[in-house]
Amino acid sequence: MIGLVDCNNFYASCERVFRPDWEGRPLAVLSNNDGCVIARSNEAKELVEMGAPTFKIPPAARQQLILVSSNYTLYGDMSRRVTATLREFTPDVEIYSIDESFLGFDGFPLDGLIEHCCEMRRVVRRNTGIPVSVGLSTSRTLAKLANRRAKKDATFGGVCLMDSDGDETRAVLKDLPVTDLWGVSGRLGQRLAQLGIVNAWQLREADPKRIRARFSVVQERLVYELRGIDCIDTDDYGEPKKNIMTSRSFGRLSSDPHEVRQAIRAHAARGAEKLRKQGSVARAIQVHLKTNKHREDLAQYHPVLVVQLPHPSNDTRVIVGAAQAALKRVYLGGYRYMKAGVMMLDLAQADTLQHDIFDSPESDAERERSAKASAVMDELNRRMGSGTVRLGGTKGKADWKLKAELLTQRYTTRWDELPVAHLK
DNA sequence: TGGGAAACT
DNA sequence: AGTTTCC
Repeated sequence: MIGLVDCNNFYASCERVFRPDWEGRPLAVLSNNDGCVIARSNEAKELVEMGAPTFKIPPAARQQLILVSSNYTLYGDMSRRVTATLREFTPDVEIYSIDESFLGFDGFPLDGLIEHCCEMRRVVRRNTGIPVSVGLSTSRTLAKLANRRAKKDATFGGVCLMDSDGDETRAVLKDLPVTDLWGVSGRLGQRLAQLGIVNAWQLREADPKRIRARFSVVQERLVYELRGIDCIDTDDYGEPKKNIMTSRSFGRLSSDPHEVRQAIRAHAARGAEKLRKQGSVARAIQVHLKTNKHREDLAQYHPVLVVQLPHPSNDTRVIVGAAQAALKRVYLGGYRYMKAGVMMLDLAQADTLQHDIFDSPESDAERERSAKASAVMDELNRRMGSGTVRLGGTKGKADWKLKAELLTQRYTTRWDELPVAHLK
């Protein structure tokens, strides 16, 4: 059996753990830059759409809503706590996202499994304050559907087991539009509809070979998954990323070349850090800038430039230098930039990399020096807080930083931001 | 008017 | 390189 544990309204729930006075009230969490709504408590769902731009929230709704900036330090730590509790209930925990984990229950007797998961749910709630729902079935896709039923229908008590066969499963699948399935959205849904496949049951009964021929191996797997056959390959969980992007909107529009350069240098430095963390080197990087496409009154410019690095590298100085050089080639004055980003491309594992056979001994020495310098920097930043050691021209607290005007405390990771209880 | 990653086309 | 999909 496979379980899918999904935290209910995760970000909103994290915010409420330390603000019991927000219990039962409509609460929405805003994106980076306070730009749009990215999470809602149940009470907020009738007041505001997911993804709604903050400035478009009607005043009437806004008055009732508690709005907060996203507090990723808090959510990341709460997520870690939830996962730690899940591990007490099965050793096989596969983190799928910040608020979802797949659990393997191989070897667990089917008999007490639901009760086991109910207990898990209670303990997660007790340990972390976060409510979760559990879906159980024999494939990830069905576990996900079971989870959704557990969420929707309170009579399940938060845990729903869906058989891979039987009348009930059949009824559920018949009732489910294909576009509600994991991995099927608008476009694919339209193409499936052309074959007369509009609900999940029809897809389950389709000929996998035919589906593979018309679509791809991913959709073929989906057919098997709907039949309860586990066939999503999870070997690539925990594998190093194949590319790494760091990008961010400016808090406002910027036409200051120094500011743009600072941002690009900081993103590049962050990218190099991420490379080292997963033991990769990049063979190329990409730099991009964007103006605000919503502002039709302003001139638009969206340059993208890929540059090959002379040697694969994860050295902050090399990456930052290359990014800045790339920026220099595409930057044009006179535009008001909205966003800047740097991507690490064509990644390879640092330790298995075939060194350039024309490399001289000096460059070997240089490579070692560079690795040492980076390691010291990473260690200092890990121990003393990120941003303690930076390359010049990558200001940490810069003007181009995000807007987050409604930030809550980092209750669980900062001594000076601990929650305080007032006793009467 | 989010940010990040992957796979497909 | 752009699009689609996920969270």
